[in-house]
Amino acid sequence: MLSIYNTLTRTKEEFKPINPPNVKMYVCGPTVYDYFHIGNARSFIMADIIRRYLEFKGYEVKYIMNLTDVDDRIIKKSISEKRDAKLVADDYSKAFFEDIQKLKIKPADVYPKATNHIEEIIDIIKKLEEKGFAYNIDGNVFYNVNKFPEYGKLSGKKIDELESGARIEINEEKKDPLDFALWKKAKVGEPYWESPWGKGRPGWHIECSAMSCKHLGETFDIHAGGNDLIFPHHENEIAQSEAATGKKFVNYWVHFGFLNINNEKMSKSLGNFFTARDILKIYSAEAVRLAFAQTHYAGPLNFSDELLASAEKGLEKLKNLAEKIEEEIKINRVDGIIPQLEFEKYKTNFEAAMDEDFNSPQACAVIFDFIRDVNRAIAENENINIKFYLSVKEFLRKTAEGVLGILDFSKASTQNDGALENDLIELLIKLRHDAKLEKNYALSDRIRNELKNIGIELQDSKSGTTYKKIKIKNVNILPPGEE
RNA sequence: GGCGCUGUAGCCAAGUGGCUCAAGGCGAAGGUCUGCAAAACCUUUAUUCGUCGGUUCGAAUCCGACCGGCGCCUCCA
Repeated sequence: MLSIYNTLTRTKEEFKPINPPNVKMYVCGPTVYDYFHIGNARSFIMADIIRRYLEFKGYEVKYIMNLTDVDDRIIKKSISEKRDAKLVADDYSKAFFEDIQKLKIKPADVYPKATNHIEEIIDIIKKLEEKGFAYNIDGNVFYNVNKFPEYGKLSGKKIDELESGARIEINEEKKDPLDFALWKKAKVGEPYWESPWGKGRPGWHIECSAMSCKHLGETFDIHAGGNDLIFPHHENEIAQSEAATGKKFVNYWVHFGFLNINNEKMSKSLGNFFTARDILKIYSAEAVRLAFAQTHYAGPLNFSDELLASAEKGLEKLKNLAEKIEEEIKINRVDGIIPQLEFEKYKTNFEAAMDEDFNSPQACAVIFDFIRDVNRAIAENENINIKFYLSVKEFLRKTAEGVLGILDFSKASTQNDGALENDLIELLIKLRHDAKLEKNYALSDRIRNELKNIGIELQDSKSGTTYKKIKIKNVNILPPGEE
């Protein structure tokens, strides 16, 4: 039984989809005004793991991630870069797709863009206006929060307390300082669309109401996003959608904890800002994913070189085993023994962990336990039947590869990519072998060391010598932490 | 001020009443294997869970107080 912590109720609840086995899930995507940063990456990756796990459980997931492609920040960027806002959005949209692919994030079923849904947005605003939830002041349309009695139910805020806070910007035009824009009147030079209220563009929150409704319906199962979106963004989405449809908007709200650098929020002004793109120049996507999966999605995560380096090391174990499995499957030994391993137990434990509000750290622990036990069986037995390796592969395919995305079996076989390179390395291995027979260890060690220097690591075993590619670098991206 | 998250070994991090008087990863120490390595395996590495009280047969886990870190309350994931 899967349970999920629901921000709306502040409790862990049993997950009951509206229409099983279908699950409808919406995740707030990027505003495409820049490369996304490693904090965004955490949200995207954890949402991806949740989606993959739902699929592992047999659900048919319809997964939607929006792109906000019209917004103040995009306009600002277009002014500073002196080019059309649409070009800015297109460029960074393209970069977004490149980056999520590198991060091994499964594509959404649809990536709706705000600018392709202007009609739907206008329709909702019209409906809100008709129902008395919205008012137009000179081409700016605002949502009147006082008309929605449940306003604040997601974030636990109360309208009067918010109003007493000093941090709310007072806009003379609004009836209430908390009212937010549904439609913004276009200023000179800004992108605009025609609407019943004149030329303008949608407010930020309304696009998610419009696009989720179009692609998932008026009520859907899961809505996820970063912690900071709880208020005001998701609160406002609820107010808009539920006022317009009269129905419950979302059953389960999932929010991701923040990623900090040196225990501080990442921000450009603090100079501790890293794009996912930059991180991926140094660390593998799998290491990033493992590092994130080893912390529960809802808690804070302190990002550091040490964290990623340690994940990269942990990943080695997994990759080494995967390579071993692929070799053995090629050898295809149909006799030999089949070590007894309780595969069902690991699967049960993995599922039990993930069922408990997507406890991926626990799930990782199950996988590492599994790796250790498999390696032990391999160390204790010779001549193992291929059936054993096939079972091991099956488990890792479903869990490490399928759910966590920290393994790629299609890359686990290094021996056969590039025939020439392979042949040359095999030749050197033979020469080294001959040197060893002559006890010319100076030469054999030199061959091994020099190969290692160019990124090829040799490993001797009873059955012969194998090699694998290793990374040579050791670069720090983060400034050293203060002591 | 309001709402929320958080304090577990050298570092990261699960566990939220008894099977766990504490998973897993990294690091460290010793060992097996090896010509030496590497990989892999084995052993060791928190009598203790921010502090102090309380509830209970029993608490890291519940309650209270205190100390500390962080976030949101501003179109930041």
